[in-house]
Amino acid sequence: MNPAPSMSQHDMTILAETFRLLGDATRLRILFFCLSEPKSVGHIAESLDLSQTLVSHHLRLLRGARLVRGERRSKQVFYEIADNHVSDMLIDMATHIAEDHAED
Amino acid sequence: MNPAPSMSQHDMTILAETFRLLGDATRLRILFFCLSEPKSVGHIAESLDLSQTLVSHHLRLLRGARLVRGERRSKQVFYEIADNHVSDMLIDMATHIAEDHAED
DNA sequence: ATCATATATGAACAGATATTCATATATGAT
DNA sequence: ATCATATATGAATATCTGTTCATATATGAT
Repeated sequence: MNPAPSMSQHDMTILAETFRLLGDATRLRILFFCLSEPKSVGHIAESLDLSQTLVSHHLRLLRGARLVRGERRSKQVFYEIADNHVSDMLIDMATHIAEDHAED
Repeated sequence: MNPAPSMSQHDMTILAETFRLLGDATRLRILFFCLSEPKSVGHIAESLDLSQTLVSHHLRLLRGARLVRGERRSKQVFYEIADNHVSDMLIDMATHIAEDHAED
């Protein structure tokens, strides 16, 4: 159905960096938690039982890679998935994992 | 188009582990190189300018996560992407990256 | 058997990274 | 101004990981 893609060295690096950031359980939890709607840092920390400091550190990395986007609303900052490509990626991968299990 | 997936803790761990393995440029190069057809270890090493030892180490990790599958043919071992889910994942992600760039 | 070729494995090490702790910055209320 | 709340940042550290080196295992040929 799909042709094999020919990737540039630059794209390969970008892709690896993206995967690397997704390859941490804590960051993945944060990302999936922010998938449906923007969540404040405090809400993320409390809901996922993580320290506020740790959440901020991870959000900084995710922000740097443009995987999430933060918006300040008075005292709080709400983070959401940066764009549809990222959310589609996450959903696609989750779907693949689920399907893999179904085959076992 | 897609609903947000509800993932179990176990699936989340599997997904993070998968992403973690994909999050290395050397392993990604190996995976994409094996995308079209099975390749021998030596061929991979030579084509990607990597030491045979390094390629074997990476292949072991990829094998352990069932991302690739190796088959011995006399003295050589040929590796290919384990199944369609994995190749689809790779192609999908590569497509997302390409599309992201197109938007800039 | 020995030899050459192909791949795998274990140890060691340098560099990266997730987490914690302490502290700084920002916003709004009093 | 001070105070409380919310978030961000820098340093320190313990753990992890990619790579190399040396070596082992496997297969086929002589």
